[in-house]
Amino acid sequence: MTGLNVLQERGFIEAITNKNDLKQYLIGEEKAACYIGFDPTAPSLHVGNLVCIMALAHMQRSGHRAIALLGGGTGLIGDPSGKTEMRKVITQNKINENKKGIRKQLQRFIDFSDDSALLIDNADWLLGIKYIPFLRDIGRYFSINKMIKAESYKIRINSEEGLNFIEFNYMLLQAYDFMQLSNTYNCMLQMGGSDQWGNIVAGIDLIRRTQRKKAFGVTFPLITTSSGIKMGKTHKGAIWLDSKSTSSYDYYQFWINTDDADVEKFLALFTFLPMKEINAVKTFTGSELNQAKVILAFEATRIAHGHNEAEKAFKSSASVFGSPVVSKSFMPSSNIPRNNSILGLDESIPSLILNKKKLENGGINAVELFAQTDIFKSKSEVRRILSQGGGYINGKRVLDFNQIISTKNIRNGKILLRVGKKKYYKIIIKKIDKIK
RNA sequence: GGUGGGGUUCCCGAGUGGUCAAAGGGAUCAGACUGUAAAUCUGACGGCUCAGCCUUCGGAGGUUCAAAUCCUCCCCCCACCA
Repeated sequence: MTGLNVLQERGFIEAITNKNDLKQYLIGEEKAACYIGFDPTAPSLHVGNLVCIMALAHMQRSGHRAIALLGGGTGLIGDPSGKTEMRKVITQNKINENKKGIRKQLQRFIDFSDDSALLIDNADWLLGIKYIPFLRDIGRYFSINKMIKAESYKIRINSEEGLNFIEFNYMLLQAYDFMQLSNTYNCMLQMGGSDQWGNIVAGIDLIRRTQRKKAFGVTFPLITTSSGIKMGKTHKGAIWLDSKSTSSYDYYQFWINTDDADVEKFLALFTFLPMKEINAVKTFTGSELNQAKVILAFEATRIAHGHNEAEKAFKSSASVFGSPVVSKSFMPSSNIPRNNSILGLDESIPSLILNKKKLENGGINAVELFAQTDIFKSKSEVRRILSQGGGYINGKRVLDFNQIISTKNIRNGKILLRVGKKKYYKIIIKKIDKIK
């Protein structure tokens, strides 16, 4: 079974350039390779990148060589494909920093320890390019007429903002990358999100013209939630893979809040569980789906943050929302904790340490206490939430935001705050004598 | 380079001297209902020492009792022409 079949079965594939020949390539070549590019535009990848990452991981697991291409060069330009606005130019320093973070994250999903997977940076060949030779050798193969018709540029060409020349070049650079990889590693398959179609095809054309070789492209659908929102983007911005930006607990929570209609699809895309088991979800309805969500959340967290973190998040969630019942026969491949009698403490709930002294001598009012956490941007926000009945201390709704919180409210050395239905925050009370 | 049109609170977008912390929509947040789901309904949505005060409408000045609204200069964007 080629990686292509796996991807197909799991719902990764939106379009393939030339299915039959691609299959031949994947079966026939000893070291058939595929690549996906990641531009280091942020210090961390996010859930929106996950389809690509998982696809690459599946390819490696299926015995193909998986190449993750870091866009140390292209990141300096900015891909306009499918974007409504021009991206801000990022400094070289920032790019270098971002690369470090992304490299670390990719290692969690893909095993780069032997050469079954490679992590390459296109800065290696792009930064040193000479303009005139590039125009003569590469630019000659690109037709402006064709480019301006490309779907990926269309939004911008028709928009008021227009398309800037630097961005217009992005396609050439990505095509050049593909050509490089096809030459150096015999990598003839590029994959990417559906917005990458134009860039991928440009690369295929370039390879055909310069090398007279056949290259292939596969695109993935843009994953939206059933409610039509782009996957992984929330109000607070993206759900990041870096636990510093999105804690493993929040990450777990993100997945457990998956829409009913998406659970099966997401299990296929974002876990490695066998499809046979995932298909069992079809028989579930209503609240039964919740146990599938628990597995999804656990597995997704495990892949991104490791088993320990996943278990912590699982237990923390169980301690505040009640422990889920996951039957032994359901998705046996998942090593989620199934004996729900032992519940851990709320270890991975966000917390802060507060000096006990603050609660002595009359205590502080509820607004002050809630404002200590980083859930809120301002005290006005705290007031607003509390006056709407959205704040809880140790499970009890705060009715008056001037309510005094003192040492009496400490339970087991801490105070548990809750905002709305789902956000928990732990205040650990310690006695600290020295205050600066 | 010329001419014309623009830059408003997270986003879109109304507002052309006081009644504007600024319509409307979206997003978001809280509440009700629920299954930590969706849909729906209700409310909130600049900040603070919160029935009061302070800071916002590209930037800097100015006119005025009073400016997002008028004037001057500057920056940026767009369209058409060259």
